Amino acid sequence: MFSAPPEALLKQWESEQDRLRLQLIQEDSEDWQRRTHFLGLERVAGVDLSYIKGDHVHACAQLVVLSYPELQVLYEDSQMVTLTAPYIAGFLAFRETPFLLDALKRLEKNRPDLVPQVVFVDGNGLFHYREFGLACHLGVLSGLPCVGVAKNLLQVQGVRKSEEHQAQVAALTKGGDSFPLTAASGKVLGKALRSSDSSSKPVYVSVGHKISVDTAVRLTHSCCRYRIPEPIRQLSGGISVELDSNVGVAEADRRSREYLRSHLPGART
DNA sequence: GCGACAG
DNA sequence: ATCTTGTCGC
Repeated sequence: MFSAPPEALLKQWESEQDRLRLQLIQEDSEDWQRRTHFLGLERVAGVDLSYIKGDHVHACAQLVVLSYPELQVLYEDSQMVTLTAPYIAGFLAFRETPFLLDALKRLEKNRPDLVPQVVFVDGNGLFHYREFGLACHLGVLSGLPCVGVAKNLLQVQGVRKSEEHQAQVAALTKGGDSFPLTAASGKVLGKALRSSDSSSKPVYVSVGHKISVDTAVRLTHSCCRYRIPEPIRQLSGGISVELDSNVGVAEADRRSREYLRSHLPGART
């Protein structure tokens, strides 16, 4: 298990997000993004970490690359990993990014011809407490265009599940319909998208990196056969790996302490 | 006590 | 995230 991170570490994480945000590109930067039918787009990827029921120590980092627009699987990678950070709302990237980057590096090394032109991330991008969610974090560190797709509405920066919001959701009548998620500041942090005709519950799309909100929404819709975009849905299979429960608590505890120590010079654990 | 809480 | 079966509707 992980103990609650010291306040100092959260502050450090916040400044890390502030620092990386300076490199964020919230506009379309690729030619295919501006073309009709995204002509020139041939490979889209999805990444995710799936967790195991009673195991708070291990997870499976997955990466899948699909052809576009066919959405056929071209590449799959699953790797069991040992977690180093706990889940803290607003800091998901510090838990998942290292392993997702590793997966992208393996792809680059083994199949450079299959490196994706855009990556769908299971989580938010700009739609975040400090406008720098997992999709932004992975985007900046990888340099790849990224789109954040969350299954649940995060109530941040004035965005609420109000009557008004419920009404807007009800007004999404067909696949592709969307409405903006606007912060108190007036900035559009993302959009709620009805991803297919047959799913009434929207998904929440936001800019990760090197793509505009509108393009992210159009692209997401074009990758949806069901509610969840295929690149992410393809990862759902989960893991069929059984682990010895003996690798255990002691080792996990050691690792987490080591992690906190290395990130907090001088701190006692 | 109650509601929030990406994964 | 994950634990889990059935059930209602097209």
